[in-house]
Amino acid sequence: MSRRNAAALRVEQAAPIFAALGDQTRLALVSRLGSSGPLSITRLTEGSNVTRQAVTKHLQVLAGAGLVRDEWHGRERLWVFEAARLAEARRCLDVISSQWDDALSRLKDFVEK
Amino acid sequence: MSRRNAAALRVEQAAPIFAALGDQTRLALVSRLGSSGPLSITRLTEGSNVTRQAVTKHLQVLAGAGLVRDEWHGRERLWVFEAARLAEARRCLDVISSQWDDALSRLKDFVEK
DNA sequence: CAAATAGGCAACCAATGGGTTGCGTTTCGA
DNA sequence: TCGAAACGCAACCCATTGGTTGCCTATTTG
Repeated sequence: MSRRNAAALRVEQAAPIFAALGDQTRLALVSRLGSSGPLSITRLTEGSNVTRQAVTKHLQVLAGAGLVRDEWHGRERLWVFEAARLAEARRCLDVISSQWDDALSRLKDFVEK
Repeated sequence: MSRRNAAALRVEQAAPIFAALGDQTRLALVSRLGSSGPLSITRLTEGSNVTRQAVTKHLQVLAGAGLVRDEWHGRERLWVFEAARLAEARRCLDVISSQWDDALSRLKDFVEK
């Protein structure tokens, strides 16, 4: 397999992460969990203008993408932000950006010659 | 408005960008445009296992998110990667990450005292 | 122990999304 | 000039998604 295709494959792996982040409510949840630390569902529902059930569903989507993790404490279920997973998404964007920079410098070389 | 909510609002602005990136086919298109430079629809359709029309739709979604731009040259329509827009998404992830780092150090301080 | 709190499960609904096929329009080039 | 190439528009289809409501379970706590 060519180098390009290998890189492309790795990049495409990140699609589910972006899909999970690609909803305003979910992105807000992630941001909130990231800045406030672990929170329960009811706490997260306050300040969100949707039902608790909707929040639950969103959290499950985020968990499916590996962006959050849950921890039970008695009757409370705390949701914890997973920084490592977000870092993967960052790396993906970095790869695309640097590919672009390379393409630009190749073009520059080409024009100069 | 509190500082937290202001940051949260800015973060949520990025949701449409992530939504656009949150599809394997589209992410591949972005990556390809980023590494190979501007390409036409038919060129992009080759190597993608969907119809030209499907590719067109995906490109329109990407354009709607500001991640690509189109340029007509005769009967050909070239699609160009928009690095600036991707940079916004990167900044968004950086914000969340640094918020998390802050939260961790606050927790550390708290435990030490 | 009983009430209140935190949450799960399931059914249901309307809207969106990803994909296709069919056909029309513009532009290029032999 | 006329056929082929590149693309647009529109209709259609089915699966997914975001959201709700209703009801049930488990754990606190007064």
